[in-house]
Amino acid sequence: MARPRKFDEQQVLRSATETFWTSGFAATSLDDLMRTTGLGKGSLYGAFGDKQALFQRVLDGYCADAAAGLRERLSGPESSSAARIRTLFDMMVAAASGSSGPPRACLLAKSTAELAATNADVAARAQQTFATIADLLQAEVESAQAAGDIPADRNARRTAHHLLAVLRGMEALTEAGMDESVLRDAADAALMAVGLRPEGQ
Amino acid sequence: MARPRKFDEQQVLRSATETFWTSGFAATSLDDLMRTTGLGKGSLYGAFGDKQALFQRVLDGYCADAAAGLRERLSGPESSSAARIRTLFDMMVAAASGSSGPPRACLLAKSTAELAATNADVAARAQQTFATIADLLQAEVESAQAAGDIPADRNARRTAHHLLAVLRGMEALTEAGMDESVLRDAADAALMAVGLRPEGQ
DNA sequence: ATGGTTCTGGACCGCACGGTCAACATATGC
DNA sequence: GCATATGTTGACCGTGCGGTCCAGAACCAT
Repeated sequence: MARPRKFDEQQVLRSATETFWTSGFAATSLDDLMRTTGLGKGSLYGAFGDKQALFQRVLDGYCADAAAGLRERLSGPESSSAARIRTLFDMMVAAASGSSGPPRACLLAKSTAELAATNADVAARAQQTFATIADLLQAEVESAQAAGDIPADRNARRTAHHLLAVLRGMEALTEAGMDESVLRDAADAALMAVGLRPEGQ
Repeated sequence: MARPRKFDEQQVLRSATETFWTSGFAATSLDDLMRTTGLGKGSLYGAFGDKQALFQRVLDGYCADAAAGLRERLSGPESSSAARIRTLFDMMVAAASGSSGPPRACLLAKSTAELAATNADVAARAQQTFATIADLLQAEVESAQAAGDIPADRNARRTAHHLLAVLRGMEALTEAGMDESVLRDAADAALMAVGLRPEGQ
């Protein structure tokens, strides 16, 4: 009944994510988005609305993916909860010195810093995502406690919030390009402090 | 021998700090800066150079002040090291729900998120500031260990990096407007995990 | 008072911004 | 194959951007 779209919406969103992720919201121009997505202004506006709306779509998608990825990683069937928690922190450390040049921090962290104070939608998405992460961590802590890898007398919720803070802090330190050893220390100390039994299960 | 300046440089820098702090670098226009500082473009450029240079001045000043404030607070003569560490975390929690509306996060955190990946000067300043904070924390941890408030077998440096990560993480959660209880949990769990003896000394 | 020197204010510049729109292309339903 | 409906393209718009510049103001030394 009408002309169909020539582009794949998911593909375009992925490109836009990349662009916003690299430059931030304010520093990304419509021309940048046109260049990276390959779409004209008209198509961009017709499909997603203005820059702000497109960004929100991008951020929502990123948060959904991030939460899903974490859920998959943490709630996965393989290995023990303790090992999965440890692996999560290891990955965070590895991200600090991954590949080359200045490491690119989490889009959510950058967006929250840039926009949460002035944009209620961004703030709400950030809160919801952090809350989800906290829930996942709490479940994993409880699982580790059941397995005897974390002392049973610890408050699981409080511990989860502690781990969440350390993770977000590591992210912030990564943004600044801090030495990997600092991240390593923070991760090791956090896991030890939580009472996680050292090494192989 | 020549016309003196009509404005107080420190006062202008304070105004500019306020403006960049509220809006971020990219979202602050020269007109904004002219409005908040009261200076004309000519004066602004004559005294500080372009927007980028002014921002660097502002950030450097902010970091110096922050480090000095922390040094004063942490190395102060009053009370015990343990109490001073605890107070530091309490203040971080209090900042989350201070006054009204969305809390304004640390300028360094916002700047790092926005610019560190693309601006080496900002990244360097962030690294240096975080390293300074880590040093201060380490000294305080050692002092607390000497006083018997933190177990002597803990690695002071690793513990300091852990506390640094928690502090920066709390900052990130504050940016998002997370509930104070989350911050409270993170702070309590961190201090407990560090082995800091509970409450009054 | 005068000359030398710096500071100030704002007019001005070229540019790129976010956003709109109308002419045209391309699909479907009949 | 024509009517209809949507997608696409890029020219176009007004605005505000960061930055320059210069005419005049203000001060000091003499």
